[in-house]
Formats: sequence, C-alpha cells, structure tokens
Amino acid sequence: MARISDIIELFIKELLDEAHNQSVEIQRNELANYFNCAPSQINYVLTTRFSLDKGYLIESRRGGGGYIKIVQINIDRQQHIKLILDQVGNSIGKMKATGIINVLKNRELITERECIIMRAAISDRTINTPVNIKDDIRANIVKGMIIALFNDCGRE
Amino acid sequence: MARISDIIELFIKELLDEAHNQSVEIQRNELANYFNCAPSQINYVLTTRFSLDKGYLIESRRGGGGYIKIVQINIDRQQHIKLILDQVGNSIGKMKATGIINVLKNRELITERECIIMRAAISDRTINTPVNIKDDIRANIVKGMIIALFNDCGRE
DNA sequence: TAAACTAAAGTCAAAGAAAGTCAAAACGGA
DNA sequence: TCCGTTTTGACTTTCTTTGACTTTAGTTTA
Repeated sequence: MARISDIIELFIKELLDEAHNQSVEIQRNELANYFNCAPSQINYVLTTRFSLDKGYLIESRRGGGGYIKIVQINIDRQQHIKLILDQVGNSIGKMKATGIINVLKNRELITERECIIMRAAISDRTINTPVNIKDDIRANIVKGMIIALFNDCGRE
Repeated sequence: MARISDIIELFIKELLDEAHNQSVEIQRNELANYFNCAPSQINYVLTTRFSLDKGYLIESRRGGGGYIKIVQINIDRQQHIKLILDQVGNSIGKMKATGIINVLKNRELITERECIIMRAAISDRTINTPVNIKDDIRANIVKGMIIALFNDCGRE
C-alpha cells in the first residue's frame, strides 16, 4: 500500500535537510539494502522525484567507491522561471505539472493558496478532454499561469 | 429496491462527515469489493453524485499505492460559493468567467495575484481546444479552482 | 603492464497494482 | 413500451516494483 518510492523519497529529503550544504551522497546498493528493495528502485525514485524540473541535479560514478550525489540546485528567480517553462514544453502530464507547481511553492515563489489554485486548474478531472490533447492543454495552462504571474521576468 | 449507487453515495458522505477536514481517501477496488459491485460503479457514483457542481473535488492516482480522494466544500457555511458555482454552470464564456473572477476579487475573497492566475487559466489562448468544448472546460477550471480554494483544507 | 577480477552504478523491459473509459445490457418508472 | 438511469465487464492507461543484463571504474595478478 504505502509506496516504497515515497518512503525513499522522504528519506533522501531528510538527508538533504540535515546536510546544510544542500547536497548529499548515497551508495545505491547500500540504500537498496536498507529499504529491502531492488537497487534499480533507487534509480526510479531519483528520476521520478529528483528530476531537474523538481530542482535537483544528480551526479554519479560507477565502479569501486562509486556513489550517487543529489544536489539541490539554487538558481535565481528569472533563471528558474525560464527553466520551468522549458521543462513544461508543449505537453505535460499531471504528475510532472504538479511537481513543478510544488517546486514554485517550496521556493516561495507562490503561496499555498496560489499553489492550490494552480493545481486545481491542471487537474485531470477539470481538464476532461480526450486523452490525446489533455496534456497539451495542461501545458498551456501551466505556462499561461506562470507567465501571467511572473511577466516582469526578463524585463528590467 | 435500493440502488447500490445510492448506498455507496451515502457511505462516502458518512465518511466525509466523520472526516474532520472534509476530505476522504478511498481505494476503488477495495470499496467495490466491499459493496460487491464492479469497480467502475465507483466511478459512476463519483461522476453523478460528487461532481464539481455539487461542490466536490476528486483527485486520484493510478498504479501501485493508488487512491481516490474526495474533497468537499462546506456548502452550508459557504452558500455564496454555491451561488457562484451555479452561475458558472456547465459551460461559460471568457467574458462571464472573467466577470465572476473579478467579483471574487472585489469582495476580497481572492488577492490580486490569485486573480491574475485565475484569469490566465481560463483565457482563450491557454484553453486551445476545439471551440465546441472550450467553454465546458473553462467551466470546469473555474469551478475546480474555486472549490479547491474554499474547502476547509485550503484555508491555512 | 595487460588481463582478469571485483565493485559499484545504469538500462530496460516485463510483471504487478492500481484507477479510467466506454459501451452494451439491465432496470425501472412514466 | 420507451427512455433515462444504473450496472457490468472488457479493455486501456498510468505508476511502481523487480530482475536480468550492461557499463564503468578501480584493484589484483600473471
């Protein structure tokens, strides 16, 4: 029931919190062993929960003494908005879109209430169109809202 | 003979009553199993009895650890919101939708920034779908945003 | 020093676990 | 009987978990 991926995600985020330098190194096999899961599960967590659009950078090394390093990137607002708009592209799924909106909130670029509004606007149920265009519309909505809110970016 | 849909509806409403925060999470298959009906019956109940117009928000996730979450606004305490939802209806043009959003702002129910986000979300350019469904989607988005904002969880 | 070994991490696809969709069949009231 | 509502089930989509196989890098050995 409780997703192991979520538990691992939380664990890593706690590690990041503790490490004040906003980056942390793990051993894939060790972690997999600790959580009693397949090592590739760690990769799954990293790609789905610690992707670039969520504000993380992964760097790693194989072989003896290998490691995986998770870095929380810290960029200024303008760059960040630009990065996010790029990540949205012309089509975006609900998961990814929600992730992006959450990042905006975590970085305190939007408030809790604004976050709630945005998430509602891109929910799968509200955009009840044929599947094939759903993600396109969602991309437009996400970008539209972000641009409207931060349209001073780029100016001055 | 009592319709199973009505029984399920009641059951969910009881769950919502018990839940302090006016929101509840269910497992579709589990519930279907409990009531001995087809899983898709649950979807039927949700779409016919827990629609946006009735003041409910549904959010869900597939795959392992999936769930369906039903959120309710307190219609009694917020009759004015219900009135606004009714005004939106099943389909709404950009002009009228913008008007409603402006009313929310004038009554200081939403901030200037929230107003900007909402207007962006329902603009004609962001909702780039075939004309015939554009106003339907817009109605959903407006209602979804309003319900999300005015349910009990949404208020910090 | 090159080859062999060991110790990591990466990839990818299949299997599993949910929920969603849609239309046909069944039901029930006017 | 007819028509709108409900029920059912086959099929689809999305997300997660697992495991076999690959790649890379350091270490040992002939």
